[in-house]
Amino acid sequence: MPTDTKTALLDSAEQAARTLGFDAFSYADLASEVGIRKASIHHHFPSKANLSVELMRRYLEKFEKQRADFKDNPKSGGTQLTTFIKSYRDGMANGKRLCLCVSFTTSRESLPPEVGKLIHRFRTMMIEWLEAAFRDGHSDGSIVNVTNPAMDAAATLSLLEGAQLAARAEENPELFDNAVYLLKQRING
Amino acid sequence: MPTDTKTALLDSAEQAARTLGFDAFSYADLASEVGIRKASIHHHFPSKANLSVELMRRYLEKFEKQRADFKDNPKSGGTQLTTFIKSYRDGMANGKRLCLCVSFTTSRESLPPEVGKLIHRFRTMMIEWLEAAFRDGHSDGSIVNVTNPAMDAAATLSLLEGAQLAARAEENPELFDNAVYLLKQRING
DNA sequence: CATCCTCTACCTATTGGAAGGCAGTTTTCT
DNA sequence: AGAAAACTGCCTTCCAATAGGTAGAGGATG
Repeated sequence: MPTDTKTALLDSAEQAARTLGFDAFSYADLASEVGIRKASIHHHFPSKANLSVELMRRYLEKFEKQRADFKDNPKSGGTQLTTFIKSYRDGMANGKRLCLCVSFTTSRESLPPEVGKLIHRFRTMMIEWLEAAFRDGHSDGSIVNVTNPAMDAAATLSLLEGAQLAARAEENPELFDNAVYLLKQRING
Repeated sequence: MPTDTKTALLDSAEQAARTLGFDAFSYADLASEVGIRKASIHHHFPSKANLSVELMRRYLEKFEKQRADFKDNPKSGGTQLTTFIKSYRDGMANGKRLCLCVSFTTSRESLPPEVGKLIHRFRTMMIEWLEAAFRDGHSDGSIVNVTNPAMDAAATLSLLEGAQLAARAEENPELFDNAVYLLKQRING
């Protein structure tokens, strides 16, 4: 059995939103890529606003699951941070894509308020995750120079999102690596 | 004499691009805000692609001028960095706007290649500026913990752009301040 | 006069979306 | 079991609104 149509639509829409931006793809684009007629999309997603919500919800839940796995299977703070950085590095696909949260943040005004709430949940969770990593890294010695885990978490999330932007700006993934170089230096091992 | 129409159009378009995104405003929006007919805009900017180029060029030149002023009137590294941070903090207008460069980066695929080149010049200049600030700050003692000015510059540009995104994501300027808190701590005085 | 600026009028393509039909599958009722 | 009803997933057709853009006329001003 092939991928069901709804999932194929979500995949295609997520890809489009992260590479072109939410305002730059249309139902017609999705239709031609998935291989169904434009109007049929409305069966799965009554409106584009609705699609944006389901897109963000699925994205959030994917990361919430990863977060839960990490809680079940504890690692050192440094390992947590390394994994986190790698997740953003992989997510940008060599400078072609952005985190959906970043893309939706710039298109904020075109999206329904519910997306804003999901973005808030996403960011809150990521900050909490990072703060825990810095706290753990401080106590287990796997991250150096930690004086304020909460502020380190805020800075790191912004740094990673900005690093994706830098790489995308010139389609050069090395710029991501440059931006996170000093952060990685703080991790032992 | 009131503002000339072309400047009014650029101002309005820049505002729209930075708050809504390039794909989310139309010539009709600009026309109604500036008070002329939609078709009249084409006299000043034959196409929207053309408008995007002139927008980015003007933006770049504004910062190039500021950069030149700083070179003429040298300050300590810490003061340079403080001014730089404040420029991004002011530029986001309490979380409503983004740097034009950030906004255009997410809409990259909708823009002509010339904008990409201007973005490259913009980023190159900003990185060079920051690198000089960190180098100066290291030698005059106004910035602590400097080991690699080039990497500090790359990290700082990403951090500032990401901090604008964070603030915009939840329309809360405090999130910008959190993200840059530890960076500011490194500045003496 | 010529240049600049704005206008009206119009154009084509595309946008997201509504309405309703129609096979195939389930569920429900007798 | 077999008919009837309901649901799924996709279709075709249609639509009003809007997108960016063109052509050409007319009124200023130097």
